[in-house]
Amino acid sequence: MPPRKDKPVNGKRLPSIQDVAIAADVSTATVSRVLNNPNLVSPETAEKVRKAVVQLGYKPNLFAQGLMTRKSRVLGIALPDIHGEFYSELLRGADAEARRRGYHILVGTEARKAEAQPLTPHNLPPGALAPGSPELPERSNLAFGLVDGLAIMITEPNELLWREARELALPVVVLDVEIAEPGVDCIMVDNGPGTKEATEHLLAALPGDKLYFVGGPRENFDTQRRGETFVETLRDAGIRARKDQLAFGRYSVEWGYLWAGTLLKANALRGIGVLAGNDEIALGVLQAAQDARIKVPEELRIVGYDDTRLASLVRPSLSSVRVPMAEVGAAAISTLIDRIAEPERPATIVRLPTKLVVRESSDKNAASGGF
Amino acid sequence: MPPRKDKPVNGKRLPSIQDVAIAADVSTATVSRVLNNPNLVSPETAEKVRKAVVQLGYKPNLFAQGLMTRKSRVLGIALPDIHGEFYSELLRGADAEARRRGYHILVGTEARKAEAQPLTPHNLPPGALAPGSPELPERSNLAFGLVDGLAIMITEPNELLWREARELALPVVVLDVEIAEPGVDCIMVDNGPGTKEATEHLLAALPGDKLYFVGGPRENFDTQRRGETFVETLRDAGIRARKDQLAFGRYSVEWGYLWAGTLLKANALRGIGVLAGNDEIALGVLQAAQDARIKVPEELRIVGYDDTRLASLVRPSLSSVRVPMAEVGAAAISTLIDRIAEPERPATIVRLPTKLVVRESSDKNAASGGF
DNA sequence: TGGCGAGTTGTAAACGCTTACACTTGAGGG
DNA sequence: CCCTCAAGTGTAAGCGTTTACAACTCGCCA
Repeated sequence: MPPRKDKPVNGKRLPSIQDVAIAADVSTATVSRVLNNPNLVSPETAEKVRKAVVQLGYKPNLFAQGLMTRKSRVLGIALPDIHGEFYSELLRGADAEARRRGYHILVGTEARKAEAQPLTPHNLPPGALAPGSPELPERSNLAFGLVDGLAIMITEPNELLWREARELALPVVVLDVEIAEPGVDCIMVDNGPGTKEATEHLLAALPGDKLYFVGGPRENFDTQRRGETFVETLRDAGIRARKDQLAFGRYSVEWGYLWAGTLLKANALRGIGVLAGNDEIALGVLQAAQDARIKVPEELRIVGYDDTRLASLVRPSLSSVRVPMAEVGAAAISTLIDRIAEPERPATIVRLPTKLVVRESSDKNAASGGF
Repeated sequence: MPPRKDKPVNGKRLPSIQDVAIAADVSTATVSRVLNNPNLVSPETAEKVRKAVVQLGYKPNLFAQGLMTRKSRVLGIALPDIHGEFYSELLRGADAEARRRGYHILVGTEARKAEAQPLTPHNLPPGALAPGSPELPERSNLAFGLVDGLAIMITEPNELLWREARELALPVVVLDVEIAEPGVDCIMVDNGPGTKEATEHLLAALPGDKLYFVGGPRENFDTQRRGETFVETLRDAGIRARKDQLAFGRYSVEWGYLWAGTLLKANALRGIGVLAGNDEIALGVLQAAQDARIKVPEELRIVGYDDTRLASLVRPSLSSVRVPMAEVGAAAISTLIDRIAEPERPATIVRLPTKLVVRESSDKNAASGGF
């Protein structure tokens, strides 16, 4: 005999489906049907109900709805804890798509492994809780149980996250890494087209043996693919790339500068073309060239990668291969929603193409990039 | 007589509080108490229950919980539909703080007013629904009813969002704009300190009448404050700023370039100091100077604003006033959570200070900005 | 000895929805 | 004229929690 808790959110109670039913003089079932399955209801009744709904400003209680349907129309996104444009572009795309399809997005930057993150029974192996231990079930750090699906955008697979998601049989899509698991879709960036295009673009002005690929870390998957395609494209043009035409380092301005420095010492920075692993590396090369009074693009052609804002703002503006991060986000959400609707379908792999954007650093006649 | 829907999420039913109660041989009430209010339960019983919880891997159902408590520990963030670093930095800070306090973040980029966004009764004036109209209550675009509070990060106040939030008596904090409303907290960036510091920094090397402020749009609140502080600081140094020492335009590279061009024509770009309204403007000025072979910082000192990534990557690296976006996000969330806990407390206004970061564009001896 | 309060636990009523099933009509077919 | 069937509607049982109240056990004091 709990008291009727007229516990208004704040003064006044929100209208419930009951209120609508009374106002429209029908049963709650009918109201629900009008809202979820109108074709089960006669047009006149539906109209009556709709009027009541609007008049009362009724909005279904999402908790109650979720309790019944076990759906929230909320999707989780596990993001790496990094800064930068990628992060936000990706999210932009994801959110736009989610909105378009009537979903919402819950973000969860990945907790630093070592850091705080109090242990809860959810991330402890069963039985690991010390007797008398004070910590007890709170919500897991990604609000599992609230989300209908999860997009994992973390590069290094997070065991914890992963296991928990599988346990809950939560629909999952992963980004930027191929996982060979039955029900798991992957969204990938296809470095091929852009890299090929960029290489050919450079080939149009320079002989193949004068082209260099300056990548990020050798272990990096994207850098690998880009390097490979670079080599392939040269081969297709009849040039066998020398070993020194490929370099690996880090994704930083310094590395680009450093690399250019070594060529400079050998007096070999002039008359070549550089495809960088990302825009920062390209910028490093550009700065080295400027310091050495080497003219870009006349004496040195540079193409970056990722097409960050940087590329169009720097001067000379940087040609760059555009990576469609927003599209990646959108595709992730789209795929995730599709899987929710159809859990058993075979895993798909989406590959989004990259594309060269030509600017001044590789083509004197290119627009300044519209700074 | 609905059938017992053993509707497992996917094969097997998740353990409910019932299951735990049975396993621990207590009532569901006791289990609930152990989880939410342990000091109401004897230590032995609590221990028994905890063991069962861990063993079964029980996790409270968030929908049921929300239905009862009317709390979700989810906060909404309404973001402007823009790209860029601010967006992501802000979100980073917000998410970190939310996580720290056991909350989650639901993002909602603002829908473009004109665009799609199907009309639902929630954003229609009552009665506006045409008879027979097909659209009916879906969830509002920010999952009102699911979130415990809302941080509005949109610059131009969105009537709709606002009204809806007020109607629901949803705790709200707004960013970057002061709202004089009883229960509404504001988080602001205090442009004062950084601007003053930057101006004084320039004053240390140049006479006050050689300093210029090149702002963004005249209407922009931040630009206004920055301009004012610039003038004040000059006055404090005994200089009355001439009208032409302040300029307003847009937040773009072009505008900076343009502005510098006019001074260049008057042969007046040498020997001055420029405080720009943001980094892009500063970059425009810098590029103009470089085109004119004017040495920075020797002949022209430039300070940007916002301290974006750009500032440290460009060469010479750009001195800039750092705006603590992550902190803004964190403060917003923190304040919001505080208000949820204490809805009646008076509105607070948080002001986060800005700070000058000196680099090469204004000081030859500054570090390169650690590119 | 009776009564009272504190500490612990159980009982069961909501919370606001969805939906299986039962029921009522009226049309159409044999 | 009875039976069947479809369409439209209502009834009420949950969904998995929280929590007011009742109930019981002690220990303690008058």
